[in-house]
Amino acid sequence: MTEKYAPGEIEAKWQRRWSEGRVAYVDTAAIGNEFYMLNMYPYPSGSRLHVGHGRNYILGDALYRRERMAGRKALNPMGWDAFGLPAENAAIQSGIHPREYTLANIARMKEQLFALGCLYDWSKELASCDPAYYRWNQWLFLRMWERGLAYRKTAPVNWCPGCRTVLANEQVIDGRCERSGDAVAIRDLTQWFFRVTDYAQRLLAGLEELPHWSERVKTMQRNWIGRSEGAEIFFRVDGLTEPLTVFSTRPDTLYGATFLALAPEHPAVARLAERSARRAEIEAFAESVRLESRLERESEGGEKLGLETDARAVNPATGETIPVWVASFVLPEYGTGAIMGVPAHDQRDFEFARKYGLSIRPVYRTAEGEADPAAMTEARPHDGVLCHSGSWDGTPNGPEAIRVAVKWLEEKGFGKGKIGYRLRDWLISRQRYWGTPIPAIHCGSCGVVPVPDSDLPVLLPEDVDFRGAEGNPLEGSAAFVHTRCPKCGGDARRETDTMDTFVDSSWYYFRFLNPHDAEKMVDTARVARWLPVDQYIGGIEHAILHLLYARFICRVLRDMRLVHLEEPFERLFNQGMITRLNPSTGKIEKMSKSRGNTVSPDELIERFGADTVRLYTLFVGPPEKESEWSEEGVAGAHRFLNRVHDLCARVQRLSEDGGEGTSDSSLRRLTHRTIERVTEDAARFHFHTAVAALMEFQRGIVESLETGAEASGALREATKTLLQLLHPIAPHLTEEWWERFGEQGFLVEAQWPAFDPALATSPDVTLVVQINGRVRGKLSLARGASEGEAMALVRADDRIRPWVDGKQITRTVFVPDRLLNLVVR
RNA sequence: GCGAAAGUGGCGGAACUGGUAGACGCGCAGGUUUCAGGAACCUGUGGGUAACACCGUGAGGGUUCGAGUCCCUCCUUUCGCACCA
Repeated sequence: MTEKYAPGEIEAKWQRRWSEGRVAYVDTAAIGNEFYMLNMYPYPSGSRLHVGHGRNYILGDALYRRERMAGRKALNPMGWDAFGLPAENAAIQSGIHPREYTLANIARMKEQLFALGCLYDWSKELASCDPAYYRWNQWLFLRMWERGLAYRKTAPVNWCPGCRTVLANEQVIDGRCERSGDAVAIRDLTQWFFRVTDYAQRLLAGLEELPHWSERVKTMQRNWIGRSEGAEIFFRVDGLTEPLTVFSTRPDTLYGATFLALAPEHPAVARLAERSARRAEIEAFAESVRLESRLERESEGGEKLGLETDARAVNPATGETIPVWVASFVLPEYGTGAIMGVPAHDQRDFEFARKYGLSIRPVYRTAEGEADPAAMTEARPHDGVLCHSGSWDGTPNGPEAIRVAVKWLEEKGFGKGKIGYRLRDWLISRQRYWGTPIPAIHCGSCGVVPVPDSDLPVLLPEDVDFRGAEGNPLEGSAAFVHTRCPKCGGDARRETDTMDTFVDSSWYYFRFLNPHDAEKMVDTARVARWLPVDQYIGGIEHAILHLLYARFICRVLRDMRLVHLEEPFERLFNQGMITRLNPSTGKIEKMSKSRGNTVSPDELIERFGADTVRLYTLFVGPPEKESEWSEEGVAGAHRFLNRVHDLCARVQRLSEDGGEGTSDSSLRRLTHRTIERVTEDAARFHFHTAVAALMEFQRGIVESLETGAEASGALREATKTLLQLLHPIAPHLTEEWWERFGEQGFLVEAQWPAFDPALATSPDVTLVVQINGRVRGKLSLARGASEGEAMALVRADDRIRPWVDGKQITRTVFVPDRLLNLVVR
């Protein structure tokens, strides 16, 4: 029968004491502090934390506590990503003003994090909806505008009908809005952009400097940036004053280009249509493709539609006249929005050519000879040597062929080498209320004018009908919209677009060092000491959103000489989701509010205590993978904590003057083996195996206690080590017993126990005996015993001897202290 | 289609550079306690056998004294990319 403890009282007591003792407070102005750990900061749109999210914070807190015990002074701050659509949409539904709603949620989540025993330096707390924070978004925007990195243009952009706003490319997944799941439409709108494409190469190259990021995330970013080397080639088109530029990664196949194809959105399409007798037909075709949603246009098996214009282009290599088509499969945003069609060597071009009867000309010949265009059923790979390609003939496929082609193009003035990227500029304007106002003013005579620094912040007005069904709610605020032009003083209109919330979160990690600084955005000197962030913890869902934007803005600030670093996050850990059976679908799904399969930590804390919730959350599985939540498992975790409590109580009742125990005792060996295991497991965040080791340790101490084999002093030492090792996982119970054992000061500020390999090894080892590779017995013998000693024992062992007797040993494999394998015949 | 990761008891999952597969927990079975239910505690628990033998890490092959771990082929699942010129 174990003695049970009442977690509620103990936990409340220590939460209060840690808070009063400002255990997590760090003076960021002091010299010498340089460790900085960070959870990805949460959206307070949901009013409740559930254990699915909770894992993130519990893991972060366990790491923080371990670092503290290991003697590293760490800053563990918390900020609230308080602007944005989730908060605004929820506010619309509830009818409560977004500000009020968000602040209430922040307060509630703070309570929950506190109840879980999470230690944050609340003196560094920040919220993005606070003007003291978002004014620096505006300040940054103005600096970027000055540098040409923020600009306004009319472009085809993603429009989410559900969220009633435009979205960045990164927020469109498979043609659908990342948030609402609505099919995204393409609209031509005038919007604000950040010129992230200027940084494409640096963002790509920087990935090589991040050895502690997972290949998975880096691959996702590489794919997203999408670098491709090739050439721009200029085609003269009759009727156009400017030549038409296409981008190709295979300029070596230029002699095989038998047509040009333009995206329907390409500006030349309208000009070609104007000159054509079939103007209406061409315009109608282009329009119909444009109206199709991106989802339909890119869907698998989406048919390649095309229409021939009357225009003719000249292939600069062959001098031949080739047709110019408008084609649905040519995407406006990639390359130049125009391609040269090489049907012999490109599958898409091949399908298009076959469908519309365009000619096919192979320009690569293999050892088997060249393909007969009429007999081809698919595009040929680029292999063999170039043929039908004038002076390029005979060049083997490969980088050399491309070099030859680019050199020729550049010499003749027909083109130039070019590196293309898939990455588009970051569309940051949102036609929504709950965000940072973009600091720009529209003046009838001066154009678009920046708000002067002295007028910052441009405050987000509060008296706005945020439930307005149509358009941007800010447009309804006359006091906000009507203003004066800073240049000419005339009547002017304020910009009503607000910023994407990813602007807020792309620099907050700097702001934790000077959260209340009204003079400057970042504190360059402190950043130099504290950054990069040593350990970042966040979900994989931010792989190309937040983590790309943050890397971009960090570089922008570096170029402004405000920070010294190129990469903000040195180590990145992507934790997996918690899953749970969804009663309505019968499937195991990731835990989320919208699916209705959440578990509230509040109720669990009520029933079992925060330590149990923490322990089970860490024990449920490897943190980098998905883990399934189980109700029974929580009870098991609770039982373990009860056993620890019971053990502590029993050890405390022992007399205190029981002596030290001997250094070769098995308990001391177990202690040091456990220190080693837990230390290593914690270093790679594998708290689930650390817990397993601690469970074995607990049982081992109980066994020593019950057999009476150890002096009480040794039992106390072992038990205190258990408390130290368990503290990051179950801080309250361990802190309580640390005090009851008469220790001074907080356990979280005590040392992490030191591992002594000499004390972890036993004088005896178990040697496994194999016959022909199969385990036939075990021998107990002294560490370092020789093969001869082991053989002597084998011959004396009644259970092993029968396997050897009467057989010939043809070979022996001896691994000292581990294994003896006899090969017999 | 391309790329990556992963497949281990009834379940979640352990196993460092090849060296006792299944740690730890859940569940289950038996027991103690209890008026009973539950809870708690103790013991057992891969399959198989009276006990051995034997069979067991998705399937099939290979390397090795020895393979969950290394190599080849295939299957399945998850994730990412996908008309990117």
